[in-house]
Amino acid sequence: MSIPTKYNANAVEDKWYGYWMKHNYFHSTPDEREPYTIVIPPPNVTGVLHMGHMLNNTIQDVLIRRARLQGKNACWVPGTDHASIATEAKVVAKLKEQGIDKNDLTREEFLSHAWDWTHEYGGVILEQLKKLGASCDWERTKFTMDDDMSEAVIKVFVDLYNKGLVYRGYRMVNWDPEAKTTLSDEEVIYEERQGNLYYLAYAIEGSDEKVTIATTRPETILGDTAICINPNDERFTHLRGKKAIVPLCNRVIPIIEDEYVDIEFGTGCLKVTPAHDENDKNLGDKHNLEVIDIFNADATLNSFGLHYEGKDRFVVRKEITKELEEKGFLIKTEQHINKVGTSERTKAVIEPRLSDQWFLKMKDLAKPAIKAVLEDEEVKLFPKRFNNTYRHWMENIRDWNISRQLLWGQQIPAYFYGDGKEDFVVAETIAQALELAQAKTGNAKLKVSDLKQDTDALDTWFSSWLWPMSVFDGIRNPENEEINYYYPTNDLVTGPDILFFWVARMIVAGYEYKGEKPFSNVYLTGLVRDKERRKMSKSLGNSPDALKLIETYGADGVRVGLLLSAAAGNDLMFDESLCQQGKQFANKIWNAFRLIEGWEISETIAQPEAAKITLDWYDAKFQQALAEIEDHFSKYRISDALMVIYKLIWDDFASWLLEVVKPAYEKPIDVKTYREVITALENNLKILHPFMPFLTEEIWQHIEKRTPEQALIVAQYPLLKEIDTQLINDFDFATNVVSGVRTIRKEKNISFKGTIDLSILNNENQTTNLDSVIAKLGNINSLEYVSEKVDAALTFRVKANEYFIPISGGINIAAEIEKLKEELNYTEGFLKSVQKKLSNERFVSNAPEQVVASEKQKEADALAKIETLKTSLASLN
RNA sequence: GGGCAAUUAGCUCAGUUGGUUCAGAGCACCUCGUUUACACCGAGGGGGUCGGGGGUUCGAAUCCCUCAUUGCCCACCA
Repeated sequence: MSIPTKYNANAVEDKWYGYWMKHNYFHSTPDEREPYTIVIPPPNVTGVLHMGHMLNNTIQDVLIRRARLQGKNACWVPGTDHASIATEAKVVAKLKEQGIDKNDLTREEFLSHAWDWTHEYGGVILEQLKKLGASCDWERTKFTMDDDMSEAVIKVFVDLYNKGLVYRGYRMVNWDPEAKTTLSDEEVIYEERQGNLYYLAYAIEGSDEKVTIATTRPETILGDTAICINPNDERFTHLRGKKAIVPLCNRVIPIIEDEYVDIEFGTGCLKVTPAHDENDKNLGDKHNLEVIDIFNADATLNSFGLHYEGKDRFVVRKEITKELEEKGFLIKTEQHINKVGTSERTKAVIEPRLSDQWFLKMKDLAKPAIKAVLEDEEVKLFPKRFNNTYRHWMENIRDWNISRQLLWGQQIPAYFYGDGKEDFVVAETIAQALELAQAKTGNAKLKVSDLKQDTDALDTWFSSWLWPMSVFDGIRNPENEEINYYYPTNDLVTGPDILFFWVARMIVAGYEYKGEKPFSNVYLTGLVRDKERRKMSKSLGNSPDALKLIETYGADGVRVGLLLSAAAGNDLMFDESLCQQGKQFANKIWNAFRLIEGWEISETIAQPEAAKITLDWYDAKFQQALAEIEDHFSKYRISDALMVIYKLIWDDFASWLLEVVKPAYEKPIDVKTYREVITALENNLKILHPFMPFLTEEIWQHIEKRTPEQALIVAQYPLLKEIDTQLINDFDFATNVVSGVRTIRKEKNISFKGTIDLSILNNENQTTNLDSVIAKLGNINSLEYVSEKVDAALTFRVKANEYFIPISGGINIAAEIEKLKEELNYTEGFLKSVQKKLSNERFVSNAPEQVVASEKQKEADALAKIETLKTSLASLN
């Protein structure tokens, strides 16, 4: 036998990936077949493959390969995302290393560096996906900053502006002082942090009196423009209409009254800083307060910060606390836990900041998307419980801040012709903008050089929300053949962390721009954690190197490892030993194939009875498994589907079928059995292929020489037939008998090598057509039916049947009696509980007929068995 | 502070509208086995009062109440 005993994944994976690519199996063009489409959740262009990618791309590949085998026109569109803030941060950092400051560069120069970076590192992650076996249509690879993609984004922005849905507003937004940009609400992560509550005394103008306020942010007192009390708070009625003096800067500020203030909290007295807190801003608007912004863009203090100018807010907090204490303004400090917003990307603490930004009104846009998921179920979320989260978010949706103070992204197509807030026009091109501006101002002399484009870029998600449409050019060219064929797509596989960022917005965009859902099913995978349930992260160093895993266990092994641990929708605890299990499974199949491959075939010998019936039985088991797999897939229980195949191949195929049909040592196998076993193996390969593409293709091509049209990747998936459940039940009985024989052999130390005799007292009227199977697997010399008990034999029972294995040396009667008594005792107890149930009138009258019947059957079985046991005991005594 | 989900064998999880199998799987564990595909193997085996406490029912892992623990999402309380 020339085939190695161990399957060597590394040696074959590149070969088959290259073969598949060469024959263009991944490529799809519209035709008369039913389409099956997945768009990849585009990873960051400069990212590297991590476990989360491995999981969701494996699942996508399983789905796409299965669809391909089922004869659908399978199209998986890959691509990457420009990830403005993350990529820009990386480019800025790299430039800094080279001694270049971003601020010294023009927009064009910076973008040129960013493109260089993108071209250098971009697509690395896509190459890594190939190692995993991802069968994406690489000819369709898209990037969210490709010219056509950007054009679509701009077109949509202009359209939404013209519809009155995009507007520019001076608002309190989330400011990331590190990236120096605003963020949408969704990009802010709130964390609980231990902080302090500082009690500060403010002097009252024209008196010796003081008022104490509580704040968590003492450094912002320099931006205070009022003190607020609750009008119902009797403690402070004497302060009405008076003024307070801000410590250190000695600004005189009014004391205002508003029921917003919580009497119970702190001192019941609130300092108001409209520039640095959203609530304070609301109060400020209501009471016409001055707004004093004391921060620079990087959250250091500006000239309002007095001698703290230029220092970071957190440094100032410490220093100013000390100064306040020294000067007697600090009354006391309490520990206090507060929620701090941090940037999803840079982890910097977010500052509320007032500025001009672009917003998209979401409320009306969200309506069809809410209906589609929650009422019509046009889009189904798996697991379904995410419907609740989706509902909550969509029904309380706020306007989306879509502008970013970044360069890397689509520049907002708004053109200013003057300094006024309204002195701008929005258009797809500068030429159109000029026309609009001339018309708007009535000034025909306005030139292109008079227009200044808004320097902000759009939020990355403002391009990715169009992804399922724009990859088929469905925005620019809404009735083209491709979009009409592939859209709506079928399944979307992604993590729940971007349900709002991306999934919900794609549904919104789909209805707005195509009048139709973007996809039918959304499978939300769990987060990949380590064995100890910790999130995988670079800083913890608990994230395994994806490519190294593939090298060690093979892509198939890793895929199986990931899928086995991925119960639908739950977080998964990744354990490398599961990849080991995957690898061992590959090896098991490989060796099953080696066995079959090594047989010598005889055209002349007849098919043994045992082989014939076991092949029929395997066929039935296969059908049963096929139905279960179907069911699991319909519920996106990929892990369960794989486990069904795992057990089918390992237990039913290898342990039972192959053991039965296996010819005796150095004997040939009959050709009929051989061919049927090959067919069974091929069917196994077909259903396993989506999960383990490389191994299955390798064996498939080893079985016989195939033309490119006959490759496994494009083979025909087995069709469901009727299941012979009777045969499955009968075989099951036979396996119990075989197990009985094996148990006896083991207990009595009878070697498995030597043959034994078996006599059967057939009280069950068990069919005898499986006797050949029992004889083969029990290594039985003579199998005969008897009408009376056999003396001097070891016994066991299956249901009411009694089996005798005569032995020469004499048996330990006491031990046999003991065994029988134990079994009798147990069966009688069981009978008693069944009879108790049956004698309960309410049970018999209330329970369904079928349930009562089965209880009666149990009773009859138990009675028969007790009878057998009793007679046996009697004969031994 | 509000909402959602989970809690079943050592681990990770199934258990569909309460009722065919005195609660299942995979892995792990224990015993035996150099059997002519595979020790990355084979055969056999042990292991759970279904988070605690109530309740409904002839019957509850499954339905209801309550408590506890954990996770996730949302929320402007200084």
